[in-house]
Amino acid sequence: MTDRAMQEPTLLLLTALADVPRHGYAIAREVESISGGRVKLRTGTLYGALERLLQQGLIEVHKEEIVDSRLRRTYTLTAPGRAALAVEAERIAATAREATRRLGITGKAATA
Amino acid sequence: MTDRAMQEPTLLLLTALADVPRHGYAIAREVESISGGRVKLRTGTLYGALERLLQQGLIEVHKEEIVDSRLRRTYTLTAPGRAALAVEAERIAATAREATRRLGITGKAATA
DNA sequence: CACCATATGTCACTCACCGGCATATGCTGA
DNA sequence: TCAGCATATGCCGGTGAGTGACATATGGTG
Repeated sequence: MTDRAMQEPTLLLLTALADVPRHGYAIAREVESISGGRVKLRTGTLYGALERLLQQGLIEVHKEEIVDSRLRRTYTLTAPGRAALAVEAERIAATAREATRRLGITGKAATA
Repeated sequence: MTDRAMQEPTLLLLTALADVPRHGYAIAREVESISGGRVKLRTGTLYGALERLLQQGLIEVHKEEIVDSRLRRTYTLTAPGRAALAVEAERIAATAREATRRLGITGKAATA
C-alpha cells in the first residue's frame, strides 16, 4: 500500500461528504460547487474513488433506496474517514502556509 | 489535460525553491525538512519533476558549477513558477478551509 | 576499508485520474 | 414528437506523476 498523499479530486470528494451524506451524482455537483467550478469529477474518477474509499473504510454506504426504479446509494464518512480528512486538511494547510511564507520572504524585494 | 492539480511532492519541491535557489539533493533534504520528515523525495520523482518543471517553465537553472569534478546545477523559481505556486497554495488552502469547516458543522442542518 | 552522506541520473512499474462510452428515466422546448 | 438535457450509475483503455530499485562517483568517518 503506497501511502501516497491524497489528490485533489479525492480530497474534495471526502469534503463533499463531510457535512451530509450524498449519492454519487450529488457528490460530483457538490465538488464542482466547492471548487468554484474548477474541478468536475468525471464519472470514472467518481465511482472508482467511491469503490476505493469504501474498501479503505473511509466512507460507507449510508442508505440504499429505489428512485425511479433505479438504485440510489448514498454515502457517508466513517469515523476513520473524518479523521483522515482532518489530518489531510491540516497537512495541506501547513504546506500552503509554508509556501506562502517562503514566497513572501523571497530574499529579494520582499514586503512592499 | 496538463491542467491536473499539482501533487504534494511537486508542491513541496517548488516550496523548497521559494526562498533560495537549491540543487537537487538540497531540494530533497529541504522537502523532508519542510514536511517534518513525512515526505522523502525519491530520486526518480526528484529528477523527473525537475525535468518536467523546467520544460513547463516553472523553474530554471540558476547556476552550474563543478564541485568535486562533478556538475552541480542549482535551480530557481521563474516568475510563472512563483505565480503558479501562489495560485496552488491558495487553492489548497481554500480546500483545507472548506474541509475543516464542514467537519465542524457535522451533518446538522445543512443543504440536503 | 567498509560504510554512509553527498550527489545525479535511468527505468520498469503502479495506480489515481481522465475521457469516452453505455444505459436508463424524466422533463422541457422547438 | 422527439431531440436534447439533467439526473444517475457504471465500465474500460490510456496517461502521467510518483515509486522503488539500480547505477555511478566522491569525500569523510569509524
